[in-house]
Amino acid sequence: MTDNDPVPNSKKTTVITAPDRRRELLATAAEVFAAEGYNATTVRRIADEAGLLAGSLYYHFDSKESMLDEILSTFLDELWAGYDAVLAAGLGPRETIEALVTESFREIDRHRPAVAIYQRESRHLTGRPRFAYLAASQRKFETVWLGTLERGVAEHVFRADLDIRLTYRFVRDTVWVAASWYRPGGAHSPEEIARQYLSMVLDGIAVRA
Amino acid sequence: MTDNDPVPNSKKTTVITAPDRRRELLATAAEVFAAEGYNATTVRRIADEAGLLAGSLYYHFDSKESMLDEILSTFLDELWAGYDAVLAAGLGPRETIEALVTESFREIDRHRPAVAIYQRESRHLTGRPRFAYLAASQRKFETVWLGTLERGVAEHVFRADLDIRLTYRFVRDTVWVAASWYRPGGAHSPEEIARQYLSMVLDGIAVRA
Amino acid sequence: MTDNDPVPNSKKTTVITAPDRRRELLATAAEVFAAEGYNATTVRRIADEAGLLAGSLYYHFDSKESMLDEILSTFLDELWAGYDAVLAAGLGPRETIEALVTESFREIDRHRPAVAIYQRESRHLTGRPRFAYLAASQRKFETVWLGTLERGVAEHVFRADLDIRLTYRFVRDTVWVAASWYRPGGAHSPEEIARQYLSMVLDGIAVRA
Amino acid sequence: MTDNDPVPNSKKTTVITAPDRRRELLATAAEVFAAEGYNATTVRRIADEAGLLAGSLYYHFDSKESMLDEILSTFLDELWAGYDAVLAAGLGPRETIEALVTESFREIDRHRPAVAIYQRESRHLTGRPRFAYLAASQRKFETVWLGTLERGVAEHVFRADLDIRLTYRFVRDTVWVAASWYRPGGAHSPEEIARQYLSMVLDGIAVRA
DNA sequence: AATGAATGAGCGTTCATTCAT
DNA sequence: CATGAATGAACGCTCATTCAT
Repeated sequence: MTDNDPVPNSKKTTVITAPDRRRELLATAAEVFAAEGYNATTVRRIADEAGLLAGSLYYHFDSKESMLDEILSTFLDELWAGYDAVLAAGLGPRETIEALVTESFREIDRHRPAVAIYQRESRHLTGRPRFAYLAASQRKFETVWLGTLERGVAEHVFRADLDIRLTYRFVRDTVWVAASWYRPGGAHSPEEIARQYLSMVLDGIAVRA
Repeated sequence: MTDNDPVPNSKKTTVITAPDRRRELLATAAEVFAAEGYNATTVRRIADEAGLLAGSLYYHFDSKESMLDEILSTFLDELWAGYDAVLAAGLGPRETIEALVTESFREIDRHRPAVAIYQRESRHLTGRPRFAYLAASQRKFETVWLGTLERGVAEHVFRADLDIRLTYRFVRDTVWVAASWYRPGGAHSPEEIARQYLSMVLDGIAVRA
Repeated sequence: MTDNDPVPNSKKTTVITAPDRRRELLATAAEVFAAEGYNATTVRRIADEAGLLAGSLYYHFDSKESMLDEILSTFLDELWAGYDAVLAAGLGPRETIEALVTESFREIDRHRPAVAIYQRESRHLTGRPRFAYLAASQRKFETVWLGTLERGVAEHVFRADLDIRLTYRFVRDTVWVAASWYRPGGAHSPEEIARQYLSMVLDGIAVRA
Repeated sequence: MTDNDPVPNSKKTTVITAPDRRRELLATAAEVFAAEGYNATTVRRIADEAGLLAGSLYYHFDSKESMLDEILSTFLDELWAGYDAVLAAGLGPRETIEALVTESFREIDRHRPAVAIYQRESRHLTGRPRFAYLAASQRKFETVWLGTLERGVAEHVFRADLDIRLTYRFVRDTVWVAASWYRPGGAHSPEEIARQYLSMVLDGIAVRA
């Protein structure tokens, strides 16, 4: 969960606004942020893409930053809903990793722009108070994944001869960086990509001797 | 690709000579570009960090973009020098992959900011004529890595049951994304990180049945 | 040549409408360009004079250069409309020269700043593609005036003992350089100035023997 | 005379400097000022043209403005030396005008860049105290030319039916604007241009009835 | 005399944001 | 809800000028 993010309908002036329009505008903004980068994206560009004037966006949103905020927190909310469901199932370490990876590729499929933005911008955003939930999410993420890996090593299903933090970074990075090349509706479904990915990570690409 | 001359310190005193000053400023710029992103970095920020005024940078460089250009092309020149040496050795597919990965981590060690910048900016830079070499490098990169993987599959040293392009992306990302967390002088040497990564990628993290 | 639309004041109130605002700003810019020179004029100076901030000019115009472009092309469009009407009348050489000179002084009356800018800047502008129409106008101008003078010599209404190109330059400069001192609403109307100039140029200032 | 201009060798630091180098640099500067305009000319451009670095010009001159000053005042000094010689000859009005015009074209021949600069820049320079001599020269110029024309009208050698101030501006402008197209070593000598010019101005271009 | 490197003010321009209509 | 016009801060960059060497 994103810890401190405002519930979507907490904005007082826009509560009456059709939430569909809002979602629509955010989707447009996310697409542009992902394609061009947050800083390089002008509010005018988003407005152009959405078919209104730059100033008009401010009827719907407080600021460019609040759009980014809403995009990222919405994504993280969903991500953690999925992760939490996996964790609640009480699976073994290997099965947990498999389920988390599959869930992650499903999130990339559903929120590709948000994931791409997260990858690109989260590092220099975590400092700002408004985005404190990014750091919180990152910490929880590490706890979950690293914990599962450690449990796997303890239960002898994962190798003990590897630096566990290195392994964690390895898995974390390779999963999420897929958002940079993944295109929904491509050759492979998220589940198929997860299957192949897990096969590589768990068993390696070398032919067994 | 670049024409900064590498004439060594020819003055007898410890006075900072011209090419050194250039390198020094580029190192500062690269550090800031990597930390903040190219677009978000102001030329004043680079100047502050380097201890001079913004306008003074233009005595040494034509533009902010030309600094980026020089950083990236210098890095790629060195990277390809290393890769070409590996390829010239005529190793088998597995040994070639091992040598390329090791060389890559060495480049990350030497050019961490440049690698981080490359990761973050190359996508939207490849369009511009000035950065055409980025696309060329990317193509050559794919040829080399994908070719080696295919050779490995043909020679039965790499698994044949995986989507080879997916494997390529996986390996490629695995290596370069490490630049986002790697810090020179940390717990592991580049060679040690390469060894662990190769062990994961080649043999998997799961305990063998 | 330009696409500023000349829709008249369509609002019922005295509120300044958009095309008027544009014209107003261009008039201000032209006045300052004429007084200080294009290069020496800062966009802030124009904005000050017009009562807004420098950046706000960019809501109305793409660039400082596009203001210059619009000023010059608007002027030349009108000038050629006038000239073409004269030429279509099929007058004799002397009457054509008289009508062209009179028309020219009327243009100076209506577009004094534009004429002054044209005089001062056209030479180093003609190189740029955007201002190619300046060179085209200049060529057409020479064709018309030189042709009329030559016709006059052929028809024995102008002297044959003078270098015709020298005469052309002399007459051309005579007319346009007046923009540097002419002030609308001064002692003489454009038509009166044209009459006196024509008297001088055609008959000379010396008392006839 | 330029009233208040400093005698060339009054600069304390440069009195020992070879005056040839100084003249050479000023000639280069004048050429560039004339071609590009004073404001549009960078000190670096002058230095490039002269084969040294921008900063080195400051060994020879106090400032860019002082180069302009020296160029203009040198030109005006020579111009007035010539004019004063003409005036001292005590000729009749027509012969005085003829001699002044001839002298003017000779000055254009010798000081074309300076004349062109004068034409283009003097208007917005006359305000500054340093260039007060420009206004003084202009006043003296008007006194001499307008006076001679008036004397000619009084003595019935020039027409009385023309506005005398208009005539003055007419002659003044058409003479000096020649600097904008005159090229030394061209088809006509200054004296030949003066002869043709005088023939036009005095007798007109129309064939006498 | 000239260089190399810097200063500091200012330039044209961009852009997130505001607000009366 | 949206527009049109503006604000104001900041940006990349230029350039006359300075000065130790």
